[in-house]
Amino acid sequence: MDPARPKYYVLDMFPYPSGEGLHVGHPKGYICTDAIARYKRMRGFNVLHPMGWDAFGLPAEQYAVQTGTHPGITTRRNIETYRRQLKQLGLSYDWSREIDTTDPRYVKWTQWIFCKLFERGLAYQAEVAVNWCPALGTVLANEEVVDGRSERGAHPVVRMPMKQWMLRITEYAERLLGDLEELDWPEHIKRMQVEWIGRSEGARVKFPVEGAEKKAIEVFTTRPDTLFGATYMVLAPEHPLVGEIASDDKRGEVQRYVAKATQRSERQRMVESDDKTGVFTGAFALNPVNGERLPVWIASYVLAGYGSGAIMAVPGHDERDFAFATIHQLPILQVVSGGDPAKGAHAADGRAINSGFLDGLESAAARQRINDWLEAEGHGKRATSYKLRDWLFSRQRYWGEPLPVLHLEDGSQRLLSEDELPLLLPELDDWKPSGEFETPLARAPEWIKTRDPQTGAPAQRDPNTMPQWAGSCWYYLRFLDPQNDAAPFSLEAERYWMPVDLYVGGAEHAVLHLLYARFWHKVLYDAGLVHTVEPFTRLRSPGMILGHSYRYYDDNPDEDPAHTPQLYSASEVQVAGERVQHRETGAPLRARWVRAEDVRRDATGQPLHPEHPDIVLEEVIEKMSKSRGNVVSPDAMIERFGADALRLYELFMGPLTKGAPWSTDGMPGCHRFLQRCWRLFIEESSAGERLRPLAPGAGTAAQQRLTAQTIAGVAADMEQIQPNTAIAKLMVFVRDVTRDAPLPREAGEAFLKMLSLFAPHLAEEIWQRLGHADSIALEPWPGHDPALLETSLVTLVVQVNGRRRAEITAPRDASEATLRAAALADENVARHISDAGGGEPRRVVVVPGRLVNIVI
RNA sequence: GCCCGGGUGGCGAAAUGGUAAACGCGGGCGACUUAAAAUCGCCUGGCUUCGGCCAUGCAGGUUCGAGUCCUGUCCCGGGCACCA
Repeated sequence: MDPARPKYYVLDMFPYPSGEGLHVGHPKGYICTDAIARYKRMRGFNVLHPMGWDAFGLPAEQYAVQTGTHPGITTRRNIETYRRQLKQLGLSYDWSREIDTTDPRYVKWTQWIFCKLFERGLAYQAEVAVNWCPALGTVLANEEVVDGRSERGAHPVVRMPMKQWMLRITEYAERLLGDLEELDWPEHIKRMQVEWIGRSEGARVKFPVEGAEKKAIEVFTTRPDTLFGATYMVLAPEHPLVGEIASDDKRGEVQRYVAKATQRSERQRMVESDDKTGVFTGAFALNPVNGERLPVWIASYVLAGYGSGAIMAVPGHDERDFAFATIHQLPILQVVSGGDPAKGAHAADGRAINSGFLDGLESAAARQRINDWLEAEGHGKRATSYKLRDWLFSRQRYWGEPLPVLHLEDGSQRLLSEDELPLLLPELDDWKPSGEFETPLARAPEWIKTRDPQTGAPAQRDPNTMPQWAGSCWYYLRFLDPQNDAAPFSLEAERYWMPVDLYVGGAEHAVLHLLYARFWHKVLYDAGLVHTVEPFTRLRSPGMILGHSYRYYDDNPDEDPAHTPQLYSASEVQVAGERVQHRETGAPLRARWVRAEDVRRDATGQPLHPEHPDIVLEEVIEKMSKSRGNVVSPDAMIERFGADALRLYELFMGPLTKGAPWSTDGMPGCHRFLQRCWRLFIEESSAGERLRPLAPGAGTAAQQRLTAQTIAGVAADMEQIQPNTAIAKLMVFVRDVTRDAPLPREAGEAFLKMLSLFAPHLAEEIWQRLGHADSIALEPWPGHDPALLETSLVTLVVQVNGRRRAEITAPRDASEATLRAAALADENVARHISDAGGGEPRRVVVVPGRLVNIVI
């Protein structure tokens, strides 16, 4: 901390250290933030630039199940590899702040923050329908389920009721939504959060059940103006009233439907979602606006978890209700003008019709009017609803933070106090889930069964652990003060360093880490522990670097060792949905990959299988992964070209945010550039190396101007996070600076400082040889005289009718009349004027320093 | 289906509404060399009757002037997808 200097906090999303190590795609963001960090240091900022490890997680646990290696050992090993790889790249992290989420000194404070959430009523246990993933043996949060499958590994997920820990993120929905606006984040990530939170305004309306008037079905609707158009009601199969209201003759049918619907996996329900199945319960509800009897159905198209799990169906003005009404022959009423009931639902606004006292009102006005009426009559009230659900926070896993609670015999819970933290995992030698829904921790009874040390009463520990996201929810705060054992971080450090000025990391965390961390941050804000409402001011996502992989197929999808597989090229394969089969026989096939370095090429460059040259491989550009054999390792690049060349190339490839396939062919270009930089300062001959004598002072006018232009250009590019064009400017400098005179010292040293952002090793080496004792990294950014950026003579383009016809050179401050005369005097211009009909120009557009356009 | 991004040389890419293709890769020619490598220099969108013409996915529009702004359309990538 240094209160005298402005701070700059530039942070990378810390990685989960997987067993595969880094590939060339990973460091792109790290290299970019490193260049920014170096730039900001030179500009006088006190820069915080740390790195650490998101080290709890499933892969290490799965590896433990397979091999019997303790996940802690795997994790430590993987961290070693990652740290070694990152250090090779010359990233200027403050390694004294390195943190690891599995470190007991870190776990303590993760658990402590959980206690804060609990104390504020934001952590609770509830029996809810959860996403159970049998293959992973754990429940998952909504954010971790994609298309009915687990986000990690794509395993099927089923819905079932279970008692779980939940975090009340929904209480923060409004603030999580509203505070997004101020953030300098990519628009698409903000939008993903907006849509995930899914705010909608409307009303809650109560419909009494006929014959049981004390019971009412409450619905949420965004279109209370269409109340007169409701023709039936629908409850979700899981709705609590389903069992109570079904008439005797319908009960059996209803129970069968509910049983069928609730047993379906999420995925099945989604696949069947268009079917619009449902059954009539035999019960009726009464429409509060006109007393109409509305049949009550149950149908799986109504979701239990949203609103109240029940709807009023307005088939005239809602497409889903229209589809259902059509199939089940329910009446369709038109209550908003502008549609055609024969064609489908008219969902847009219009003018209310057939709606009693609302008739004639525009939809927006009708909504106000009916809401007033509902509130006055006590039938309902205005309400806001969110798609966002509470965050399911427990996992049936071993390798995570234990929940810091004791379950007492009376059913209550006691939080562990600060001096009882951290609560560490028990040692196990088998990490498999022990029973159908049991957690690995349940197999350590001596750990589970304990006594409350405060009262001596028997107590049980919680057998669940926290999800992997817990540690990453607050790590950016621990970096501020990582050695603190008295608090998660000091308030002074927080006040000085926060917020994060630039955060760089993958867009795949848009509704996971980035939402969860914002939520915790706001809770900490409410608890007075942090002073900003948002943690990450500016966010950028690096584009993914892809690999070239080479694919063929075989007919042994289940990997039967007894079967000798037949191989096929892509041209013989048919893909139908998720099935892959032989085009002629229909035999099931499975895709296989040849490692990129093993691929053979024929004379035309076509890729072939190394052992079966008759099999033509299909080249696919996709994410780098070990299983696809398309991983390019930074280690190999560094060995061949050096770390500086790799750094330079990763940034030079294109804009940070743009993804592109990796091509090693571009590496030599960057390597050559660095050699040119070296030879700019060092003369190599058979006699050895020697420093070229630098001309004293600032050099010729052209050299001064080039230097100033480069300094100004590189600085502007770095502010915009455009290192690719900054590097191009450095290349131009090296090409041109010794055109008319030897390299002057001022220009050379300014150049080295700029180069050191991207190629720190080389720049440092030359810097030392120039006789400097201190590191170039500590130097201030080179200055330049803005007057040098302006040249006295400028070249302008002359256009005739918008087409380029000539160039003229004129003094920078030449008058419009002078420029016009010079342009008209040009031979080629004159010819085109006469070709265009001649005579006096209708108009002459002069853009100072740019062009003269003569319009005929 | 809906909502976002993005389509520019052989390739990665540049370009405040003002000379399209900077910079790099690849390719060509030349210099140096006995030769090669390395290095250095020049050339490198297409067509051309050498005047130019055509070129930023496609078709229009606005403008003195459009890769850039507007409308429509096609393709690629991503997100969402019964949220009442």
